[in-house]
Amino acid sequence: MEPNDIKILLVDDETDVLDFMKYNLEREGFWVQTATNGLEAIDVAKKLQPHIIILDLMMPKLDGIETCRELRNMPMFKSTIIAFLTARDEDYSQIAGFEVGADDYITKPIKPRVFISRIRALLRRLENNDNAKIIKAGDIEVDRERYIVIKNGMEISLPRKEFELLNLLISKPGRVFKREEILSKVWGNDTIVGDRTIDVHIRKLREKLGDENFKTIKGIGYKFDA
Amino acid sequence: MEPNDIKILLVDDETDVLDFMKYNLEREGFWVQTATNGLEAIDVAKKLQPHIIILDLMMPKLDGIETCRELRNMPMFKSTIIAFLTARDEDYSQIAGFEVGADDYITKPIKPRVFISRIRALLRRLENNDNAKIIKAGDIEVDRERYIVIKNGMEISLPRKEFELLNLLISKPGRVFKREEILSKVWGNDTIVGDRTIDVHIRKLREKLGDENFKTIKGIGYKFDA
DNA sequence: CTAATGATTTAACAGTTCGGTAACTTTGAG
DNA sequence: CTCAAAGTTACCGAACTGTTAAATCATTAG
Repeated sequence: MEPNDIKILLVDDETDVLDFMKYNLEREGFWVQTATNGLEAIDVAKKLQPHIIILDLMMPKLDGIETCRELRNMPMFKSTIIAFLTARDEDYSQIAGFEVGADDYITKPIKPRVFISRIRALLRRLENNDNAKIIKAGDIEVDRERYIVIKNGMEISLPRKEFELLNLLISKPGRVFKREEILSKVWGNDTIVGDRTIDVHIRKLREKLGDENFKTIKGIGYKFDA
Repeated sequence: MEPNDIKILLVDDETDVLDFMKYNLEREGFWVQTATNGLEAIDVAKKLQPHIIILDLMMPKLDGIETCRELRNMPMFKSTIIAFLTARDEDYSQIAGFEVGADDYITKPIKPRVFISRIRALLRRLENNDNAKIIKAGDIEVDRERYIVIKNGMEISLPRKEFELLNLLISKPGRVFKREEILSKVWGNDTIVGDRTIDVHIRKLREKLGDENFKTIKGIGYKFDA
């Protein structure tokens, strides 16, 4: 999962802390939203469906512990990663923090590098969860984790190169991939193969998954269309 | 799991810190062993098979990071909880810490109540992992605690490596495990074994538990399917 | 400590599938 | 209409996996 796809919700009543964190996370390519109290946080969270929520402990309206408890009560946030921000000397609050379902807590003040590193550690935990890597387009479904393709409910297993080629094309339906690009992404930059190799593989995909989905752009390359 | 059943290994070169932690943990009923450097820690860990290992970062012989890395390389400690002890101002080390597979870090100095609470939080994580002591998939049941497999009500006992391989594959039915991944998770990152080793073990599993459950994805790896 | 037993790995070979090419045909953009 | 680009097909060598037996390693009972 690329930083680009990751949504993070920061919640703190001190806007300078928010700005500091936001700046650092955005520089890494994360998509960041903020809220300044618990109630607002819950609102935003429902809309944004963030992957990670960072909650300050001390906040007006609804404190971090309570906010966390509320979030955890919604099935929607059952597996969202929630971490607490805490000042160094209020560490007794950690006790309640873990009990309420927090995944981690982060001590303020924190250096940017450490902060980012912590976020990445949390992210790794998220990725370990079963975020099934399944792509659907039209009546075709590609399951990268199981290495199978499903068409009309039928399981089709493809050889490696065919699977990788399909996987590339279907990753952006409608977008045209230049022959050159296909070669470098599926075959690798260094391998040298003949002119007809791609064609042959495309043909096999057409054979197995239906002609209509694979369109040729003569002189350029191929695209997958639903 | 009662405190009484929990084995904790504390590793620090300052004996007064060790004593402090040991005293507090034992008062709660944990079974505590100590070591004063990384090498000793690995030795003791192998014998004790602790549930939790607390490593100081700064140590003679082998520092915390390295010790952790070594431990994580042994399949035996794959799911052991490892936490780092760190002084407040050396927090840059957290970066390496998480990357090397640490589950948490604890800042020194720490109050007894907070310390115990952290340990309990870690423990909760352990119980969650271990809770799935019995995994069922299709007509096969794996009892991780007793090292036993049940198929159609029949108890089948597998040798260790076969069991671990099955255990890995069945932990996510349907998901494909790359050969590389299988090697690192069952055999450990450093061990070097021949090409056919995995195949042979797969064959034995097929022999004992039925061909149909173990599918080969050529060029990639294997998966368990119910 | 030793032998015996069983587990694990290696080695060698067989079998299969995959991937790539060659040679030829067809297509479609200009 | 032309002809470079793409489609098609059959085929062969390479890459992988399966299978077996034998060698090595580890563990345990005696």
